[in-house]
Amino acid sequence: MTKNPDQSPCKILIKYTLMAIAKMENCMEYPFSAIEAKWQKIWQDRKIANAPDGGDKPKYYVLSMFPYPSGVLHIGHASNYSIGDAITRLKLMEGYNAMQPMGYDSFGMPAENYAIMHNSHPRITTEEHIANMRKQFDGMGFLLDWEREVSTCRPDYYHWGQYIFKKLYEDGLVYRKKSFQNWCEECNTVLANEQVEDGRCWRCGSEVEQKELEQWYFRITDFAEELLDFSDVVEWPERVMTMQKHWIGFSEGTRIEFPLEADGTLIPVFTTRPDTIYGVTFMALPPEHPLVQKWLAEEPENHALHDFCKKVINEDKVLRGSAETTKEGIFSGRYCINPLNKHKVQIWVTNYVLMDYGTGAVMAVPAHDQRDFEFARKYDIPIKVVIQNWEQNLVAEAMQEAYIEPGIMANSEHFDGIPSEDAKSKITAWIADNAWGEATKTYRLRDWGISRQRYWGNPIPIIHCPKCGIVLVPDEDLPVLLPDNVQVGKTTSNPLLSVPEWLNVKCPQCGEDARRETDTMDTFVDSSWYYARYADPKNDKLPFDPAKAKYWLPVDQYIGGIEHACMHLLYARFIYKFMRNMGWVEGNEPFARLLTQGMVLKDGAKMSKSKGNTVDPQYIIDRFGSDTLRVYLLFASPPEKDVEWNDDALMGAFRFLNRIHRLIEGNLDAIKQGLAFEADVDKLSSEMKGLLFSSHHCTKKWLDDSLQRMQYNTAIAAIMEHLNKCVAIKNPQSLNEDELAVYAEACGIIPQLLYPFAPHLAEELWQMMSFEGLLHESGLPGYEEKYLVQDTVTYVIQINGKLRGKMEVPSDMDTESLKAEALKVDNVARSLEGAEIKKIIVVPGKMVSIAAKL
RNA sequence: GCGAAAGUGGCGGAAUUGGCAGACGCGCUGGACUUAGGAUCCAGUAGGUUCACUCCUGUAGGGGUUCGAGUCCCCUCUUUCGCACCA
Repeated sequence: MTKNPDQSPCKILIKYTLMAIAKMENCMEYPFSAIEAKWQKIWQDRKIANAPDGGDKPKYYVLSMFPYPSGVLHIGHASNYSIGDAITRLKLMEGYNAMQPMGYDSFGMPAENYAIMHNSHPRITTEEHIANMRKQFDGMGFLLDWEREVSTCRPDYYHWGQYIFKKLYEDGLVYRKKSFQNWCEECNTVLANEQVEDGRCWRCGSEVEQKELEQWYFRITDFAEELLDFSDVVEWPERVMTMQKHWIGFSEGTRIEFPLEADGTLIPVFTTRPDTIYGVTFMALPPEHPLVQKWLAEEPENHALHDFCKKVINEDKVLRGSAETTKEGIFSGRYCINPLNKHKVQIWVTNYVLMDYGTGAVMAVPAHDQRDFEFARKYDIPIKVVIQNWEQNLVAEAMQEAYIEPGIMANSEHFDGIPSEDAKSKITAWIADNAWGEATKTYRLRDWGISRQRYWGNPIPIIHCPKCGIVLVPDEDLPVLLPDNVQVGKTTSNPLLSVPEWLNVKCPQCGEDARRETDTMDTFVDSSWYYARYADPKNDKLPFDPAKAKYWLPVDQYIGGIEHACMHLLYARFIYKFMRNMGWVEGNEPFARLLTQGMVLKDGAKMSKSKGNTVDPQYIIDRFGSDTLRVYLLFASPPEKDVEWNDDALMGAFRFLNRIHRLIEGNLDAIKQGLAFEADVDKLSSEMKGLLFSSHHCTKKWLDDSLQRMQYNTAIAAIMEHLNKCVAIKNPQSLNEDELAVYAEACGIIPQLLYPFAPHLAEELWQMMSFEGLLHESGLPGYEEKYLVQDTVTYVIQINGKLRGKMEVPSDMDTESLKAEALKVDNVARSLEGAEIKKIIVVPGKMVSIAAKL
């Protein structure tokens, strides 16, 4: 074993002692710890984060998606909430009654699993985690209205989730259905379609199976059409709206019923291609189809059919949904009748038809649908061309692939010869006239399965009575409290079944023995209305007072990750529309503006414990201060982009704040003196005129970048530029009164500009310069147009688009003089020797462009 | 496969309406002060060419519109994201 001599304890001790002395001598770091603690206390004492429910000021509701209380703040939180805090402080300065609440998405499997692992109870571990996170939030100095805190696992919150469930139920928007479900064995619960990613569980990543279960559903599909309409959002990223539109997947077509040959039972199908209906050569059903299930029951001896259905349902879990999977099927031995031409149609059970889209049955037209074509070729099912291409040369036997383009109708009785595009509506009308079907709409969106077979969630307020059936728990018995003494851990059944004293109740209607529903709600139910609870978080009569909701809602600025585009954000919009129908809220959308912030990456990947690439924000706060962390995160890139973590760039942010502190503390006398004077602009040197211009120019850019564009990186860059100009004035103590006034103004605006991004230091400097009050009530910094007009302007001169010279001219010079002056510039004149000038274009304030034949 | 977004120095990024490409920061190079340095200050930093002035090239690649294109149009490539048998 070798020893590095530089690592000997003695050397290290000497090294660090020397460094410590050096630090004390040079005072190189501003005292961020003391400053941050000081201002956090003042903000709390003055309650500036606590927004009243009303008043003269217009309201502004800033909301960042609430976190799962993991117990520690990670960089992602710091980044996300720094954006929200910057917006909140900007809006306060702007004069709004700005409100920024915070809470915890505290139900759910991670909490349950964590408790199991630590041999504790989720209620205990969750509350511990919340206390710890609260401390860390305060350590960041965020202006959070803690009087509005909510935590979804507390009875005073989930009470109202149960209440909302009941109202949904009474409104016919809740139902129970037995069906095949996405089942995660690892999590021991079902998953909504949105929660399955590439056939895997969105949380734990294990393979999702299909399991037949009876489940509770919310009828989100009733709102499908309305959810496609985004006309009432003020500003959402196009990307999110597109993702939701695709997810909802609107499709217009025709519903047609094919009677079974045997007994006339009608099989409804949905098609977007009614023009191909005369080309139907078989019917394709999935094994889950009720008719198929019925035939299976009727024919226990039909082993081929049984085996096939079993195989498709059980074995093809992941692959079945994928387009690459080979199409397979088995002839059912039955036929149905095409109602239009009365032809007999074979019925096949296949693996490529989805039970839960459309009607769960497909009229197969192999000539004009690629999937049907492949299937027909494989099983020698006839192919019949009913739409001819423009060359009229399609022959079924010679086709290599389906012809899916429009064309001319053929083999379609009295529709022959017309363009297929026109035939769509004509055939649909013909179908409707004969009562075989009708025009209809279908959505890809499925109803929202909200049942979870887990303990740590909101109990569904339902009692199952042998006599009365499904009975809602009466309002006065709400909330159905989640019992504490539950056997958690790997159970094969629902954990709540293990608590008999909770499970067994009397039926509220007939008083007989009955049992509680043991499923709990998907945690997305909890988060689909929390933004409204913040408006009235302590209400014990209602989810919230509609009057308060009307004051605060919609959320003016919502901030969160893109990963919630098709889950949380869709569910929240759905529940909001329901609450609107109930008269609890106004308007159609819960979130007026949405900002999807990027992730903080390290080594190109999302930070995670398992990858071991995390950065602990607490360490950064302790060592450099939360102001540094905020400035770093906001400066690194525009808020919606991912940021790659960079230690060196963090130091840059720290240096920036130190430079500011040094500038103001070191020149405090000059600044204070200067604040008493007013500058006579005409007497200023060009250097000081430049500084005056910088103050106003920077403020203008800052206002535009931070308020209009929400580009905090460039707003901070503007402050840096201005700081460089201030620092360049080397001897402020020797300035005259006019110059001192300009200098003091230049330094004096910095705290306000800094406030949204580094609020602690900003307050400290503001106070240091003896300005009154706190910065959130200082108003927005202003600028004056007259100082943005400079005496001279630099014009660029181009010849045929190439830069050939520059000239400094009075800013009021007229166009003709500009042209003349430009031609006199040395390099321009030289370049134009012997050339023929064709045109001179003047762009006012910027450039003279000469088009010439050289 | 379909759909969307993006591609700019060594790096993060800027250029808001077609008008000086590379602001600002990081890193790097040189210098000052130094026992030391995650300190401070000064100078430089797209590539090529030149002693220098100049000039040439340059925003994934190719074409186009324009006095002028990172920005607008067409084609190609790459990356990221979303959807993926949706009848």
